[in-house]
Amino acid sequence: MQQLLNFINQYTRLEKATIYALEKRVEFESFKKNEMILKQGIIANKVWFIVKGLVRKFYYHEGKEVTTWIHAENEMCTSMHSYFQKKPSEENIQAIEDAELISLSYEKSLELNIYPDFSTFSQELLTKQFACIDEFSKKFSLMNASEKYQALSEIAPEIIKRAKLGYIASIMGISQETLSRIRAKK
Amino acid sequence: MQQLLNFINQYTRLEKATIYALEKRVEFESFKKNEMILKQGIIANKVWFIVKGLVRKFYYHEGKEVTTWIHAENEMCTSMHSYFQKKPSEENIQAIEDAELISLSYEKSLELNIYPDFSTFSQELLTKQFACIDEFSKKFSLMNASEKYQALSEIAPEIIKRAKLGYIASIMGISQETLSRIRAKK
DNA sequence: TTCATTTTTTGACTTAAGTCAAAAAAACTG
DNA sequence: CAGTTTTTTTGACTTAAGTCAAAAAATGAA
Repeated sequence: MQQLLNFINQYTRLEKATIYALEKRVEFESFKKNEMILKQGIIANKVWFIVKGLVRKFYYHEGKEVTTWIHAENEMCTSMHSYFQKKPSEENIQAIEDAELISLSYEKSLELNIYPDFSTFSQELLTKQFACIDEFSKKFSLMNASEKYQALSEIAPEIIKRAKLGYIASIMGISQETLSRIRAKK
Repeated sequence: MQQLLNFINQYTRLEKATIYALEKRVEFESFKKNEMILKQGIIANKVWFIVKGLVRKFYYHEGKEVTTWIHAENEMCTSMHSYFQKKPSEENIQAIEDAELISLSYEKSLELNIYPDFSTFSQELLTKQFACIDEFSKKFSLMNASEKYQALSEIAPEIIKRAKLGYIASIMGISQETLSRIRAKK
């Protein structure tokens, strides 16, 4: 729980009362390696915070898995479009290491919005995530394969260290053979 | 003004009082072809709604212009990261046809947030835009050049019809020679 | 309506990255 | 561990798209 509070503190310092209200509403969940956290077609009604483990987001395109991102400790994760628009998720979320998560449901998050500090946090988190994804995908699309690898190593070293080659290559939008060759050099 | 209200109505039906409050706060702006609406380095303190004209967003990468998107009538446009995070914009916004815009400043938009219907609209617009950009850039990155052209023709026919080749190619992330060849076939 | 500038097209050649296939290495499992 | 399965590496070949350069077409201005 302290980990989650530290995370929120990066955005907004929460009042004692807000922290108490939050603690009453979150849930603790565990998943084994390869277990699914969210399956496509299901509406994501929670946001997960990762206490421990690695969590992969992916979808299917022409029968093949496309990994969009991998989250590690102290990051939040959900299927954004599903969570906010209440539509069935197109993304799957899967634990790729044994994982411990803290979840907060959409309904409980609405309840918490009566606390202005929590509401500020939510808004800031959303716009920040937005800005990151937007910026990242724009930069990424102008890079060649080795530049992407370099950039990803800097932005998300945990992914590079802990996720398997195929997943990393998929995030980068290149074949795993190409990634293997990039690693072989230098 | 009616155009803007119609646009908002797609998200939330506004109360009379809210409409009145909004009308008091917006401004009307005109730009000639090639005039800059927002220059990089400046903090975007407004959101623009396009009544008439074409508006291009671009930034510089290694000395060259990279066009990220082109907006046509009845669309909203700003530099998101600059507007929400109050940071100098990395993007430029330029009229590429004579343009008539309606703008709403950040401050006035905050004032309007006391109207719950307006606040709902803002939130929905933000999450919708987010979802669109995210979805679009993911799909796009898996397509080859002709598929991208096909997709863009469907998503944004106005861009294809009215913007020049180089801008379109830049949005697609391909060279303009390649786009010219795609158009030559079929 | 002519001249200059900008934009688009076309051709020849190059290259980064993909594909397919097989070998090698690593990770599980009973 | 010994054997099986999964993951990664390596090699040979292909291909989509880039680059450079020049010609053609379109646009704009005096």
